Amino acid sequence: MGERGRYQTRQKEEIADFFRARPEQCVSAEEVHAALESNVGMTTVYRAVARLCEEGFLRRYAPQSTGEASLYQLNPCRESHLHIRCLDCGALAHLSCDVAHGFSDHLMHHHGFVLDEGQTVLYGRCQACAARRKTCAEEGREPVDDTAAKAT
Amino acid sequence: MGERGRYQTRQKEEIADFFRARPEQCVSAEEVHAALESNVGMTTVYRAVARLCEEGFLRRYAPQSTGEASLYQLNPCRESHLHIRCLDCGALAHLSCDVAHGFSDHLMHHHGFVLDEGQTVLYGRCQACAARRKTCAEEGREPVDDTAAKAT
DNA sequence: ATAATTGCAAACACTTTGCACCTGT
DNA sequence: ACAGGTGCAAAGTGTTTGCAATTAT
Repeated sequence: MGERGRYQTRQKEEIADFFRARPEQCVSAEEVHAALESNVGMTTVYRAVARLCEEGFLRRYAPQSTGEASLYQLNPCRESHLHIRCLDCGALAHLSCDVAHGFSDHLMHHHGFVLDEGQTVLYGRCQACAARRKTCAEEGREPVDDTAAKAT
Repeated sequence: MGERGRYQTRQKEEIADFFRARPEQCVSAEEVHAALESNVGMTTVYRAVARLCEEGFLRRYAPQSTGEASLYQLNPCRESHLHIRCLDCGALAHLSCDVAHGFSDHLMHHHGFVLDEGQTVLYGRCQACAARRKTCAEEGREPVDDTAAKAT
């Protein structure tokens, strides 16, 4: 990450490498901290991921409920397009289709909002999980919430 | 709110009324607390809104960034709709238009994803902030970040 | 040399919980 | 009477900040 006015340090490199080694995976600051055997302070982890997000190297997923931690993931791709994530299994799909772009245009022209695709993640259920939920509902039981929701 | 096994109290009524008086508006627990002149404890507010959400009377928006509070809104009708939030000023706009619904349908039919509008918040810049950013960029200065983030 | 970075401890903002006391039924 | 509700104070999250010491350039 050779930015001007920025020093390259062991900590930063280790954190960046950690994410590079796990593309697609979402991890919390705490997990990053725990994974780095060489002791890197939590503060540094937080500052590092914050910067890496600004630089577009990482992507951040805000916590869904209170008490949860934000999750960080290697930014899947440089070019900006929307992503949709499955709330059950964590699957991430890329939406670089005309309709998505058209939707973005619509937001700008009819709602006066310039959509920031890099900061936006749509949430929903993928086909498989949606089907599973439906089945569960029909059988009158609660859908299993395997909060294993990591990434793909 | 006549639920079995539940007592009707002044506090609960006042809180429910507060939201009924402001359909469409998103407010934090703190704002509810502050608005009720008769002193209702924060704890009670939190417990009340949590229950009202469970009952489907309110809708809750998880905080987008850390340190921010969850926002609660009267659940207008059962149908949900997308929201887009300004990353600069925090303005929140409701998108219950045909195009948004069409986009949701598209996601389902062409991408196999069932969009959960209640869990999704789009991020971008409102007209004013986008314009301000543009101006700032032209003048070569950094856009002022007035984190005044409230809601609509 | 000097500007950036680190990391501890303390501060923070929001939310939840323990618990003794009140209140609706 | 008693289940349910209230609210204070204290605890608990995850995250940020002050600041002196350290490190990269």
